[in-house]
Amino acid sequence: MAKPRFRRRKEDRPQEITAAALEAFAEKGYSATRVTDVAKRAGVSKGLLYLYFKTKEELFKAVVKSFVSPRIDALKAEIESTELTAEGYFRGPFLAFAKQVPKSPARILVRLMIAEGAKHPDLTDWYHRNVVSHGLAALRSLIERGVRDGEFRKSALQEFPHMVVTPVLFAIVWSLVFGDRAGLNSDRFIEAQVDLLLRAIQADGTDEAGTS
Amino acid sequence: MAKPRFRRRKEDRPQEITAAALEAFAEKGYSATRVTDVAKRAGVSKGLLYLYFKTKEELFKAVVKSFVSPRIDALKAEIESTELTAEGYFRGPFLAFAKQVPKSPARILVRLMIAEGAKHPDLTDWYHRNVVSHGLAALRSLIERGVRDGEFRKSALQEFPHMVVTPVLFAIVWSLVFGDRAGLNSDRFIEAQVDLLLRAIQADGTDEAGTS
DNA sequence: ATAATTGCTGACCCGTTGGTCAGTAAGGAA
DNA sequence: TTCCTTACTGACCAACGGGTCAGCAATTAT
Repeated sequence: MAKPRFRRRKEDRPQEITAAALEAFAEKGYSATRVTDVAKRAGVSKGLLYLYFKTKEELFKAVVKSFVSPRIDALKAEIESTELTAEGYFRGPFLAFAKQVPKSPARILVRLMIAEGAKHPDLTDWYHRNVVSHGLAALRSLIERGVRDGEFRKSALQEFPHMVVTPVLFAIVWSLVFGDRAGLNSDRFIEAQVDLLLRAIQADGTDEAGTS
Repeated sequence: MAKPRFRRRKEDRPQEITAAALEAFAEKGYSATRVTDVAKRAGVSKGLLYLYFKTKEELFKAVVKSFVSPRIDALKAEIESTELTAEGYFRGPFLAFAKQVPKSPARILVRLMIAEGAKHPDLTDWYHRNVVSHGLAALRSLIERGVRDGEFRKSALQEFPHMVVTPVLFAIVWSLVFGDRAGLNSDRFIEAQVDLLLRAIQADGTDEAGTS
């Protein structure tokens, strides 16, 4: 009664494989990871992998798609339904979310997108349409609400909500490149920049901010 | 009288090769670039390349080093010798410099560092010591001067001069990933963020900004 | 001219890797 | 128990790419 050499689990395989691939890509980057390696991590033969994904490139795309969509949708829904003031939301839930991104697996995707994205235009298109633009739109609507409610004055932040995300990207890149050899306290850093930006657009002054 | 098959130009070769390598790496990334390809671009045989650089990895390091050092030293010297007020320098020369970075070859280095940096700790160490920390120190001293002169109030910017560079990195990454398919006006974006940050720390208010 | 030096070439080597496929065995049906 | 379907395996292949090296030819010394 030898234990079976494998189990048939059609349902779970794709997820197992993309998860393994995410790990592998994260460690070595796309070109440098071997398909065999991904298969090994997933506890599966190379042949099976090619049964579910036609090429290595397909696998890459599947990895990106499967790990991104859920997160952004959650944030978007939350912003639209919150009872907090705009500033309250920025200083509370948004900051909490933003601080945690550089420590999450999401940072790995950033590296992959930067390193390999240019070679996969259809993938980055999808990414922009389904992730980035949704996220930015949510932030923008939050800022607009703040302006309507008299919390914020008019400012360039309405056109460039990106600014509020900018320190998150910076923290991710910093840790990708320098690891923890050159410590940057990403929590305090992100908080500090968001704080300064909010101060700059607070409606207690008189003139408009940054609409030059 | 056939023209000679090649010319002996020991002096120029290394530069020619690193230049060609920069191009190639920029287009394909490190792993995906073939040494043969670099040699071909440089108008040189593969064998010669290996005469000047022991391995592909050595070549990579040489590329990074040769293209970075000059730039940062120039900026540093300029900041230390300028006659402008701190704010004047930020809004003038600094902004001009910052705007032009995302369009320059420097952006390519950013991609290389993000994509491959983690695999070359000695290289990123060198990069941090000789480039990043110099740049940040220069910015910090400029901000401190602004505080001493009463232009700026005390703020988190003293601890995190990074914030002022953040939109530059963002613009670079954006263009690397999305090209010009999702247009971000990097000039206006960078200017807007620097403007908001400067407003936030202007000394016309009463309390300290962002030292929470 | 001739020889000595050395920058340079490119064919070759061999380990690696994306991708294939004939065969094996798990699990369900009858 | 037997048969059938199909999830799964892993040996194999052809191409590729980093790295080598024996020899060639541009330049310099004599």
